[in-house]
Parts: sequence; C-alpha cells; structure tokens
Amino acid sequence: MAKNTDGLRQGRRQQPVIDAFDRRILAALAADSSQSYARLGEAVGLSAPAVHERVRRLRQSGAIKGVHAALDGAALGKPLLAFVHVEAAGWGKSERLMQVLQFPEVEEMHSVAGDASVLFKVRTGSPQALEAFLAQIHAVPGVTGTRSYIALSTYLERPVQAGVTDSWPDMPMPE
Amino acid sequence: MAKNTDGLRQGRRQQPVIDAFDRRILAALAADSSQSYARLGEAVGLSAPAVHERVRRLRQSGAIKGVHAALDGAALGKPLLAFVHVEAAGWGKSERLMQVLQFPEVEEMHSVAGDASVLFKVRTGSPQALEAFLAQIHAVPGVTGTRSYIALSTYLERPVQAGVTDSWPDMPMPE
DNA sequence: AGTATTGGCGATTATTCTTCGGCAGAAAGG
DNA sequence: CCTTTCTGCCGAAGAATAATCGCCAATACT
Repeated sequence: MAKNTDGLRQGRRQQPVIDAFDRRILAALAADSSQSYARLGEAVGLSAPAVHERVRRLRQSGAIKGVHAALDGAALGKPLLAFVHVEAAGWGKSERLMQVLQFPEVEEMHSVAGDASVLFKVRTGSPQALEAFLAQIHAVPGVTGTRSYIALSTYLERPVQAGVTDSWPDMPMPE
Repeated sequence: MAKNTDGLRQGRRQQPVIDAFDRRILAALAADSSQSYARLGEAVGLSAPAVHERVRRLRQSGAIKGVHAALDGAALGKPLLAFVHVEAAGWGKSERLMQVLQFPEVEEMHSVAGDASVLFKVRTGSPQALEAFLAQIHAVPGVTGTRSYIALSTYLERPVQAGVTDSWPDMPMPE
C-alpha cells in the first residue's frame, strides 16, 4: 500500500475545524481557566483526556493564545481608564509611536477606520499620569491631536467570548 | 489581656498592602497564568508555598479577579473588531441598553466623559453582524446616534498590567 | 525584655496533569 | 460490500503539581 511519502498530513484537517465541543470548552475556559480537565469534561460531555487533547490542539492552532490572570486596575493603583484617539498627519503607525507600547499603562493599540488614526486603551494611576502619556503621544512626529474618553463606569469588561450570535433579534424599529 | 472582643481584625492590614513580591507575582500571572507555583517562586524569589499563600490572598482581596483563556477572535469566526460610541439624549445608562451585554460579541461597555455617552467594544463575525448590533443600539430609546471605529490592525491587546510607570520620561517637546 | 502575630520554608499528602494502550466509528480503497 | 486506515474517545497508570501542616525567624506592640 502507498505510504504517505510526500510529507503532507494524511490529507485531512488542513484547517482545524472547531466543533460544538470545542466551542463549549473555549467558552468555559474564557469564563474560568482554572478549572480542572475533569470538571471541564463533565461540563461539556467528554472525558478528561479528551478535553486535554482538544485543548492542546486549540492551543497549538492558535485559537487559545494564552491564559492570563485578570487583575483589578483600581486595586493595583490604576483607577483611571481612558480611550485615547490619535489623529496623525500621514500614516499613523510609526516606529516612534510603537515605543509607547512599553508602558504598562497601555493595554491596547489599534489602527482604526474612522475620524482617527490610532486608538489606545490606557489605564493610569492619576490624571497626571494620563497627561504624561498624552505628552508622549504628542511628542510623536506627525501627531496632530488627540481626543480622550475617560471611563466613568465600567459595566462590562471581559475577554474574547467563544460564542457567536447567529440570529440577531428583529429590533422594533421605532418608526 | 484584653481579647479582641469587638469583632474587628487585630488592627492591622485593614486594606491589604501590595508589596514588591506581590507586584512581581501579579505581573507574571498576567503574562502567563499557567505556570507552576514553583516556577513563579523561582522567578520572584520565594518558595512555592509562599507564592501560593500570596496568590490566595490576592485572589481573596480582589486584586486577582479571575483567570481566563485568551481566545483568538479571528480563529473563532469573529474577525471584525469595532469600538462603538453611543450618543444618547438624557442619561445613557438605561435598563434597555444593558440588554445588549448578553450578546457574546460585546466585550466591553463603559460610560465615558467626552463627546459620547457610552462606549462599546464589539467583536463580530461580519459587517452584517455589526450592523445588527448597531440596529440593537439604535432601537434603544434615547439613543440619538452612534459613531463606529473599525479596527484595521491590532498592535497590542493585553490584560491589565501590574506595573505602574512612576517616572515618565521627559518628552522632547518639539519647539 | 516579653509577647503575640505574621509570613516564609521544608516536608507531606491530595489532586491534577499527562501519557499510554485499546477500542469503536467514520472515511478511503478494492 | 467488505477491508483497510485513520481519527478520536475512554480507562488506567505514572509524573508533576497543588494544597496543607508544623516549625521557625522577623516584626510590632505592651
């Protein structure tokens, strides 16, 4: 019989499929990643080794990027959360702008489509620290301005969820 | 001797202090929460049981809110990340608006100071799904408009960091 | 000084992770 | 249609880790 001589995988599962079991495992891990495989298996209807194998695969495929502790910003002395929109002349992403990613106050940076070039999520200990961050931004060549949104209350803040809404409710369009 | 009869703690550590050891532990756990206590202890300079005890305390005090798996949005079929600003007449936080938190696409919701009332972070599978979400928002009474920022590239996205910058570099203020 | 309390360490036990062999079900191939 | 091949799950065993305990040093309070 012809053995697999061309080095390719046995012709299956090129792009790993995420099935219903995987979805449930991912949802459970996103909610709480500190539970045992036995408990996970019980929750999704599989044995512990089966869950272990699936998690290993999900991890390798990149669906699970890591597992992190969720810290409380206020408890750590960083009670001030802000979203900073940066307007830049020319193209926003500069080497110089990437420097600010080294500050632990910066949690997110995206380039966006809209009336801003780059968007930062920043958590600082004080308005002064936010001001210092903004000074850093304004010191970047090409930056023409910033617009900041200070979070007053956070009603939800959670990691990427595994679920997908496939049937959005028909909203009652108010005339 | 007078025994503690008034039900209060022995007059110490009312508000738990986070020392340098805790900081390092938290930083390590925020980066990767799947490492063993032995490794953590080695990294921060403590024994495994000491780290275990500190983590237990940090967890109880609320500094550690939980541990979650970081999932890849694109791998899960949600490649579209958007920040949605909502403008509302009157006060933004309504019971009706809280309903949308049930959608797994919604990852964050804050009320903010700035030229918007509420800010959402939403991750959807398609522009259509984002449109459906916006329709939900617009269906909320009092909402006068939304402004959406579509993420083109994400350069950084990480959980709350333990570190705090205490000496911001003096920026070269360009003339 | 004396006393009480806290927090760290080493050692032990309990739990969990991880791997292994075997088996059943589903695709390819004759 | 039957065989072959492969995948994925399970139960069980071994390895690693988590969790607990008693003891000791350092600190704070009387």
